[in-house]
Amino acid sequence: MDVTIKDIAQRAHVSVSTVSRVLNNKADVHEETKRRVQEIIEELGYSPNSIARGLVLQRTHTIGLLIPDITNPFFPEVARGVENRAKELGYSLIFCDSGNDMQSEKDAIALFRSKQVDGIILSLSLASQAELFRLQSEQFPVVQIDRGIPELRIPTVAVDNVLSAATATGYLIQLGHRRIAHITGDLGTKTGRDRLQGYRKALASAGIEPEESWIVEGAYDIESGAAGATRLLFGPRRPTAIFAANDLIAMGVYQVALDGGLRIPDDLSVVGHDDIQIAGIVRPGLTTMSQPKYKLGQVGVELLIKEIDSGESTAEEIVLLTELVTRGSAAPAG
Amino acid sequence: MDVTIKDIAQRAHVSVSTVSRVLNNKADVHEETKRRVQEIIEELGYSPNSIARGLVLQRTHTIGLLIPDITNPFFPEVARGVENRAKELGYSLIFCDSGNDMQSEKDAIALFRSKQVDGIILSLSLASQAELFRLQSEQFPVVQIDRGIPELRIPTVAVDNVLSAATATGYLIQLGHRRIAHITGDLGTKTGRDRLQGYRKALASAGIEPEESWIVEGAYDIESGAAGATRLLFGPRRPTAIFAANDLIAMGVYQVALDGGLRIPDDLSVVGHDDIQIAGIVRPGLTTMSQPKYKLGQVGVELLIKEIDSGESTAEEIVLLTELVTRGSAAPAG
DNA sequence: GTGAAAGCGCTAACAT
DNA sequence: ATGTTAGCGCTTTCAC
Repeated sequence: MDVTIKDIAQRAHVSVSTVSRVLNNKADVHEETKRRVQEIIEELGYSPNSIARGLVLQRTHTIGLLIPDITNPFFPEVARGVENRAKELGYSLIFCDSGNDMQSEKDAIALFRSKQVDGIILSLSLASQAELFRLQSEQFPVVQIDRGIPELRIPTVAVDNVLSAATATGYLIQLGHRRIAHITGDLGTKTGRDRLQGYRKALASAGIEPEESWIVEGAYDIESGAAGATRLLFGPRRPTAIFAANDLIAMGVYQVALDGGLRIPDDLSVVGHDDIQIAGIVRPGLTTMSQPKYKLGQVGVELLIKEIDSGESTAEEIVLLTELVTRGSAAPAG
Repeated sequence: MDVTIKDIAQRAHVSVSTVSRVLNNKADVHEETKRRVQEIIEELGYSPNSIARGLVLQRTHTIGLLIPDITNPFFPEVARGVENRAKELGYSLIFCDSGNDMQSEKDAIALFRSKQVDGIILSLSLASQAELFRLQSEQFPVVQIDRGIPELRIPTVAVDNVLSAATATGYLIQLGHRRIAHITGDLGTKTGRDRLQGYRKALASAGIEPEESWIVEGAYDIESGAAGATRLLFGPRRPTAIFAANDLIAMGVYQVALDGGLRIPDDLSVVGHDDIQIAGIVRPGLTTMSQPKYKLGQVGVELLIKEIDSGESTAEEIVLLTELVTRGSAAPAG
């Protein structure tokens, strides 16, 4: 077995409490004793059992992180923000990827509960509202990140997706486009709905009546972007511009458009959302709304730990800003 | 506080041991009692405290996952393979991203130790050999993934990077290229060194003597790819082809080459490694060596859990295959 | 078929 | 300044 605090105590001819005091830097322990204990700790390569500590302290210094899809390049950056800041603040992470599956979301929360995490950072589909409600009524520290469920007043860190989508769409309008399509994200998420709403809003305030065929439901991935583009681009009266709910969808549009012999931006303008790494690599560069991904994670952790430490939910909602990054994928309407 | 096994016992008028039996589906508990206990568990929304369970069982059903850089799209896919398979087998994950930093690698291992994980899956730089050695001598279940440190005989799941790089380079040779450069990965990693070796090997067996200026040290990211390309492409007698140690580096090459007015593949052939999502999106599509990323993670978990269950290190080394995926970025030498 | 009690490794009163 | 002890929530002998 591992070496325990007891072994250290024996070898150092002191009691376990003294060892514990040394371990936790408590006052009132003789310098000489302290030195001796530390030596033995070093010598035996002792590592405190945080499971045992967690049991007595009722505090594990672990937080649960639940993310919808780690293979969407948006999330690794968020995750990194979470991980780095958490580490700085003395917390570690139990990680779950729900794969956008509702049952997995439920399972993950159950897991976090059983693992006695001190708090949870999550990004849920709207369908999991009940789970969130339960956590709230238990006063379980939770922070929503990126995707909020607004019905409950639970601390949330996200951008204003309505505004952001309206800005993106407005940019296309400003370029003179009238026939602007939208491939949505997963409409089972708040972000998906908000971006759709922002799109509609921008059109409305420009006096443009969107044809229903311009709106195609997608799912935040390349495949759905390609499928959407296929429907949009090869019918009669095709749109001159597409606002894609995220950059992955925009990449699907690129594939289909370019393979179909359409030139971007000459024949088709495209604007995405998120500003993932690929956006700057493809040609033409993708014009998109940049999200502060790393910061989203960072701030999420800070908010959560504040909540954990204070023992009360702040119901704070932190709104970060997006920014239009213009590259080459959108041009004035011909 | 949370509801405990004791609360259940009281309400059900049985002892805690009976509740424990029900919880763990042990035999010898009356059907009627079992039903009653389960009802109360349901009613009170009881969730077993796996911290406490872990303490007595000396088994946490948690594994530590240490990854070098989650923002490199290669790793999220691996991580997903790990996560999914682990979940299937009843394990959860403590996640750390070392950011390729040696101190972080060390810290992460210390964390895993303290959190009493049942085993560790990791991808280390060669410099952390000592840490790995210590784990080995403690008989701590460990599996290396992607990047092995070969000196110790520790179970490893990875591709044959020498062979893979030789195949990539050989493909360029076969296309008639002679002046083939290589932008390496981080040479502090086994994969980086192996791919360099494979590159050299392929050249050697074709009787090509590489000029030292053809080999530029990079670091698995876009920036180093761009920096490498800048050095390679604008001197005299520039290479006609570049083998990039991974796709991110290749993307850096794309940027610099295209911005510099070079056409791919007409003026410059490029081959990458890993086959991340971007490879199929950029134009021209990137020809690259495809790695079984998801499977790498999956198999890694299986190997680890086998080790945990059997209590002995198999020193097994599992070699998965890569595959050349030809897209449009490499063409016959002019 | 069920209960009492010990103990996993640790911290925190409470003594001394 | 240091030791003794109870107890965190659970599993598991060992009795009955």
